[in-house]
Amino acid sequence: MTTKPPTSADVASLAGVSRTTVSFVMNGRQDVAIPTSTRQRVIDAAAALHYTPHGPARQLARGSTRSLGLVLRQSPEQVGGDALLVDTLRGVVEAANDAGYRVLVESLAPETGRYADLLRARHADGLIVSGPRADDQELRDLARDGYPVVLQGDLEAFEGPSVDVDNEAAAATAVRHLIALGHRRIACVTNAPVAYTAAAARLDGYQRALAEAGIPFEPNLVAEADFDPGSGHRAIVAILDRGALPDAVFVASDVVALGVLGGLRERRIRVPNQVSVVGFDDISLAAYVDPALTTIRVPARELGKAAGRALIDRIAGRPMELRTLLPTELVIRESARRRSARGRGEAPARVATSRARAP
Amino acid sequence: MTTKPPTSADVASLAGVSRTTVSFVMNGRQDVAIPTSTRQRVIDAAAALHYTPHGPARQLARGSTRSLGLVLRQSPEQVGGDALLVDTLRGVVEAANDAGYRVLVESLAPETGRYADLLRARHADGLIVSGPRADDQELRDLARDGYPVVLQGDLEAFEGPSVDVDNEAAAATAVRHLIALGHRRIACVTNAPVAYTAAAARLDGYQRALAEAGIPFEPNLVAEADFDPGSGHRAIVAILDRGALPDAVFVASDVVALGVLGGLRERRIRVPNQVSVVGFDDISLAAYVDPALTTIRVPARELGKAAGRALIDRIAGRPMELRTLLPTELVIRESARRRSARGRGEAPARVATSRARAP
DNA sequence: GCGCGTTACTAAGGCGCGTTAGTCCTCATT
DNA sequence: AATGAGGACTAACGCGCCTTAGTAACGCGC
Repeated sequence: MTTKPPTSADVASLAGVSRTTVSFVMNGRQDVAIPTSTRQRVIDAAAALHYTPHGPARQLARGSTRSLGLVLRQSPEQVGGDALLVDTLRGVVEAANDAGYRVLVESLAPETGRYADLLRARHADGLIVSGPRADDQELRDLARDGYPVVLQGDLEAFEGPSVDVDNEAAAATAVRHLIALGHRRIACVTNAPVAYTAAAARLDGYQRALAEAGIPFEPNLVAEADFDPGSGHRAIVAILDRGALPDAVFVASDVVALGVLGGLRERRIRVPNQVSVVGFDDISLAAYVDPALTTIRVPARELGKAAGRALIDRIAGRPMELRTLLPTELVIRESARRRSARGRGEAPARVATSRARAP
Repeated sequence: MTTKPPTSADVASLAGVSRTTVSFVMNGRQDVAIPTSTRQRVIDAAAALHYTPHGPARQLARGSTRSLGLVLRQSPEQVGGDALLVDTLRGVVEAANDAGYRVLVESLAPETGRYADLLRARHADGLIVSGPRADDQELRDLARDGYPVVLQGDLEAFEGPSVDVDNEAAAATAVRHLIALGHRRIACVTNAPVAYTAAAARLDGYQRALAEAGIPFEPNLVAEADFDPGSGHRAIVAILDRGALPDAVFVASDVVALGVLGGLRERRIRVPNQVSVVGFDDISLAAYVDPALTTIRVPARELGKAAGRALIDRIAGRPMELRTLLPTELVIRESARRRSARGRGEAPARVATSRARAP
């Protein structure tokens, strides 16, 4: 730092070769013959000088950056996204590193929206965009213009590869589980406004499962939440205040589900004795809350890895899946339970009694 | 993408000026006089061509990248770090964007350890390192070599600016709160192995608060956890199995505290009725678990922002604080309560009995 | 002795931009 | 009319690397 960093010319002169040779050695090119002795001289010289090639210079020269951009569209309030975001990020980094790429995270602030510049300024060779909104036109344009963009999530009319879980199917699985437990009046709290594609898909899954079971869809059993527990709290309270007591709730996000649990607790409604709850995401804390959340496991890290790999394939021009759907899994814990045969009226009383002994 | 992206030369010829002028306009240089008409011609030409300057080329030319590297040392298991990590990241991005920098996130995989290359290859102008281990020598070397490195956390013999909360003082505050509530047998579950400086500091704070109150330190009331709830579960179980029933537990991490709560629940120990619990971090879910966690709020986002700003000042050679300590705050919720007048005798007996039935 | 293929390199141009050191104009001042 | 004194530019070099097109030397067969 005190002195100027060495350049390949310094290495060249120390090793007694040309810069070209140094470049060949540094990049391990197989198509040029370099005797072991020369190669070693270069390597030694580089080591002696602590030479590290100048990144931007090579990016300029070779025309590619060997780095992936990861765009996180979530707003600060979207704790739900955040819960899995770190795992996804890790997956992307893993895939990137495996292929000699690095990862550039852009714009956690949502409104800047100028993530396209990452590509246009060629800071990154390609982009992974996570959690887009249905109204994201810029993204569609980028993909249509032929830029390498991989979507993590779903977006209508998006012409490019994408990686996701099958939100609708997973939601249907969750709701079918509740139905199999004997529940009929099943409420739904979304994870986010339905402008978000994932939220819409999960709501669709909920409706499909109901329809399959011949249960009529009741709009007043549905409420929209907005990523955080507080919104889940408000949503369940709203449902309850409509006078519609469900015997189960499907919450399309674990984080939101925590707010739902809190709301139910306030209303002295016991989970799972009176009302069963199924979440979505399987965040790491889901197993540790009380009651432990029955939920849908979303393989966040694998999603990130798949997205990273897809993007790298896309950049390299290799053939690739246009749409990758990773499997989810129903994780059964304690928050959903078989509906008692006695019907909805009794169980609550019983439970309240048994709890009453505590202090 | 289909055609080659335009260069400043294209803009220049379209606007009928030289590349130099284009450069002046694009960089908004105040020290050269450019009439509005010319400036506008250049801007229009750039817009017409969708011109975006080539990032690596400018980085090469100007010798700086205008980007900050953020190194996350946490291993995948360190969910605790993750809980605030996203906030920290957001803070760093905020500070960076304000100053026209971007953020490059590196190496979530901990063992690669070669994050120094970010600097040596000049992909970033400076580095923020979060959550270092006490044995991180590479980091000390980087700082000593004069590279701009800001620490988020604490590290002995680190010669450079750092940003942190006063872990020891915060922990002491938490424990004093418990003491003020009448508790004397206060256990401590660390957030991580004490090789991590933050863990050691929090443990010190715990001991200091005890000492101040004249409460003897009992080693068998202390157990180490390891970032995740599972380790908290094991830790509290270990403490209980030593036969040492505390009337309060200070857990140096909210995430770990969830495991502690789970362990207590299994042993039929009621929180806060029988045992009070205070956490640390104030993760977003702390308010929504049952019982809502009394905890120490760590201003993660502000930490990130402060670190980002410190680094940018450091890069610019501006004077700056060598060590910034941000204030924490005790957030009182429901998990800690005044010790019941009935004394310690009763509850423990109950508990011991219920436990005896286990095997 | 000539061509021919290898092996082991190197000279030099180019990637796209920033910047220094001018140049060529006015236009006001002496 | 000569003299600056800006104003409005531009030519050209340099950043550090990759890469294409070459060259020189050396066998090797004929």
